[in-house]
Amino acid sequence: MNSPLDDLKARFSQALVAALGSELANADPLLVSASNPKFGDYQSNAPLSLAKACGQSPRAIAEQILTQLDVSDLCDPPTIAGPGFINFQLKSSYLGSQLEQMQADPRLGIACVATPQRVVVDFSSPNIAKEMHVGHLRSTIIGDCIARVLEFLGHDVLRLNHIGDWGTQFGMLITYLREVCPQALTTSDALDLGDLVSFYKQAKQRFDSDPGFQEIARQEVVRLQSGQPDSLKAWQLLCAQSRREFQKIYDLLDIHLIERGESFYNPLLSAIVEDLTTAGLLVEDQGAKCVFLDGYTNKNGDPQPLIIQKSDRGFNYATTDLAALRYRIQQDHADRIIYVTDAGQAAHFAQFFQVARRAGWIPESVQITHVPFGLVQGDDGKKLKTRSGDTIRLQDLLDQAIAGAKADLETRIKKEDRPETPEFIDHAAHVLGISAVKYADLSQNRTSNYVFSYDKMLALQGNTAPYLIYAYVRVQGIYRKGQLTEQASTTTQILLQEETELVLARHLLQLTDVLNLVTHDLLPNRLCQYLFELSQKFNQFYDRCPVLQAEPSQRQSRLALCQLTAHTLKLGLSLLGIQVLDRM
RNA sequence: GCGCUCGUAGCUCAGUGGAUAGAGCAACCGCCUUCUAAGCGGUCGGUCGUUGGUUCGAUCCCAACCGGGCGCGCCA
Repeated sequence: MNSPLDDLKARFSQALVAALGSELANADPLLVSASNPKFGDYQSNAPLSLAKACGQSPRAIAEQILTQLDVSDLCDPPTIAGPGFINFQLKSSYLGSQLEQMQADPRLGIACVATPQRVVVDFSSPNIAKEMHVGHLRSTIIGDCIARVLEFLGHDVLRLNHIGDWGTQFGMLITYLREVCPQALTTSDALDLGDLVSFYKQAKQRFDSDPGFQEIARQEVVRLQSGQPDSLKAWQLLCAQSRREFQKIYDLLDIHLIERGESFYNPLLSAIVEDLTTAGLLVEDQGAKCVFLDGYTNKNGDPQPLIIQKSDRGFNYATTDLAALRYRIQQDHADRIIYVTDAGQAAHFAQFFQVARRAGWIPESVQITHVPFGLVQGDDGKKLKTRSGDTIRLQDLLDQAIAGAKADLETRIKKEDRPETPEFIDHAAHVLGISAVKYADLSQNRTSNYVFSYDKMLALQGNTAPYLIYAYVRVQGIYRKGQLTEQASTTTQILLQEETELVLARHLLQLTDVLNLVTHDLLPNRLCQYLFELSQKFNQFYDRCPVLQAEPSQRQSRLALCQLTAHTLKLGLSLLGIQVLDRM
């Protein structure tokens, strides 16, 4: 099903060619939502931009386009306004019939893409022996949202958790644990993750200050990489321990992804060195094997290398990332690869992308994208820490959000003297708390830094998840009150009379445009904005238009609008990874 | 020093090469005998960091500068 914008664009492009010639077949109709409701629903800016090339005034061009443009089934006669805008006002009969089509479709009229792609979304990626913190929150929920949208549109998505399960940190951790807690290296669950994290910190401190320890830790890395059984066993135990803890968070957040950590690519690293050597890109410098980068200089102004193999023969994450990139193209047959990490890694991605390109590993047909997101900051504008200077655990953050939602809910229930079961309260608090956290994050522009505040996250008014869920709850309330069940895919004739009905109807028909935008820009906040506006428009409709008390034909039509709104909210929120509630 | 990024209402942030730049929060004023008022309506609030340039038209593109954040050889 086409959105009104799709329909208009198609007609407009035809008219453009008919009026001004076939060389404009690919010209952008510049059709956008009207800048002001008084101008109608959509406007074309094309006449203004074509004026110079055509040697005519914008208004003259607009007139010629209009003589060729037949949109009488879609909108009122278009008008030329101002310097040469063409304004379009959709007909309510057209809006009604579009909504009727939407009602009959479980996908709400949103088509799958014609050519599905194999898409790798690389996100979350915590590190073994460290706890997940707020930094992982953004990657996890933004990545999940992007994956959900792509999946819904019919793409074949591989959600990969590129966890940090390999590298020098294991040398120092195992070495340290041999000293202070050897049973952790031979027995399952000898430690909990919290202990493991503090041991990790102590090991790091020791590593940084004790050269002897450093040397033993390096040897331990070699033992591990060469597959010594006791080292391998210890490594596996540490990974299993961490994995269980990560899974608790993923369960809480309703996130599903496939673990394929850095260690997976270990056997492929030496081939990277060989192939870069063959390609003539690898240069030995100060004992390390490097590729010198185009367009990057270090602090001294000298060309900057990307280190592929360290002077101690060890590999860096750049090497792993190159191996992973090749694997995803050659073995996973990815058409598009999306990396969701903090913006601080932008240079790293640009750099290893450059090396991969120069090595000829990225076919023209494959699109690789770093999707950066801003820092999580405290009130002071610095990277978020606890009062004592530690990182905030993601588990604690989520628990606190749920507790906050529960407190709000209980206050309200008490005030309204409602009888509610503990099960109801716990479930609603869970959904509201987790949703609030996710929505607060997703509704920000991804690239901006993100000021973290419990108050803000848990606020239950304004542009928040609870506001959107409440709009959904209101529809369910109407159904309960009217003792109605949802009409399963039946088509009701939709009559749009009140202004709030028309406004709601126009908005409902724009979801497909928004989703197309999101797959292109990978900016979840655009979907949030759409859903927030939908909730506002629904609430205005709800305020102005009685549903259950309306005349029969109007009542059916309004019920259908309610149902379409609820379905759109539920679908849209599900693409954000957010659940709905029937009551709250 | 170099690079990336951000700078929009008191606060938090959307937004776009096009007509008069938008929300939310906060403040103030209204609206519950009527589908959950976690709502709706209204008022107040702006030299879109500064200065130039490109353009018929710039908050948006380009340059310089100012300010915040982040990054820059063997961590990831």
